[in-house]
Amino acid sequence: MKLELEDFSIKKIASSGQCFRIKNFLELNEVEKKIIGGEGSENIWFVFAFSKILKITQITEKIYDFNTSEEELRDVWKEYFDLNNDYSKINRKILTANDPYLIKALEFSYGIRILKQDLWEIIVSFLISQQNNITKIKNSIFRLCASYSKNLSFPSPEFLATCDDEIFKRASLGYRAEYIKEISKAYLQKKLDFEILKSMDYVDALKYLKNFKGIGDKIANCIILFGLHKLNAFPKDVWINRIIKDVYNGDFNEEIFEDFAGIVQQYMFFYERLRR
DNA sequence: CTGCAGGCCCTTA
DNA sequence: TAAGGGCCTGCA
Repeated sequence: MKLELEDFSIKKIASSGQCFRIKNFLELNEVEKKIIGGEGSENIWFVFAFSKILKITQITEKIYDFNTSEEELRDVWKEYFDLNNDYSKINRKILTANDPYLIKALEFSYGIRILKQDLWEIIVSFLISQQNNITKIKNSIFRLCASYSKNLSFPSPEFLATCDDEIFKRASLGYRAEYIKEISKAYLQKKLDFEILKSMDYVDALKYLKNFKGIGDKIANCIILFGLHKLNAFPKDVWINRIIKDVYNGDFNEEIFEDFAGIVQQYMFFYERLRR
């Protein structure tokens, strides 16, 4: 399916840090290559999500080939990439703030979107992300998936609640393994209830999530933004805090951005991380 | 060899 | 409620 896409850059999305399983062909390991098969180049990307593997070829700046059916494109991937949301409109709103740093950040990060990823995968992935770096996070997640299934599906709560500790060791999770095991059990016991969580507003969801061991303010905000797609969430990690301190002299209020604060956060984060 | 990477937990005061 | 030490792991 050939698509002309506005406000969309697979390359930037893949390295934006919100997802750990969109990979460039050149980035694939041996196991992934074996599953995918065939030749590739730097213009080809693979999206591992919902137990599927989507191949995306970038043809020109705006033209992409999604290797999928019309139905799956409509029902799965347009949703996943938030393609029904008008980012041009949001970007125009961001520019009206007339903030020199944000203007640069937007220009640099243009094409990033907030994906609608699987909630369970987001919870586990961001538990892993704490005090960790992207390479290690990706490796850990890959190893968990490889332990779970041949097609690299993301491991279910059932699996993670009951699997041997050896699985966690092989994934180099360190102290985070305990958090993952605990929240998997909580899910099975319905102490973590997705229906309830999804029905909550931002404030209640934040409180709810922070009750689980290993989830603090930052990770809760990541889960709300990337897993619940509440775009007013604004995760503050060391990078964002650095920007607030160095660029805004500690005077920054994300609430003025209301229901697109999370997009602003992504632009700031992406810009700052690649700028250094 | 230390220091640290997209934090969080737990203990103190 | 704020501050600070400890924490798995791998890499610079």
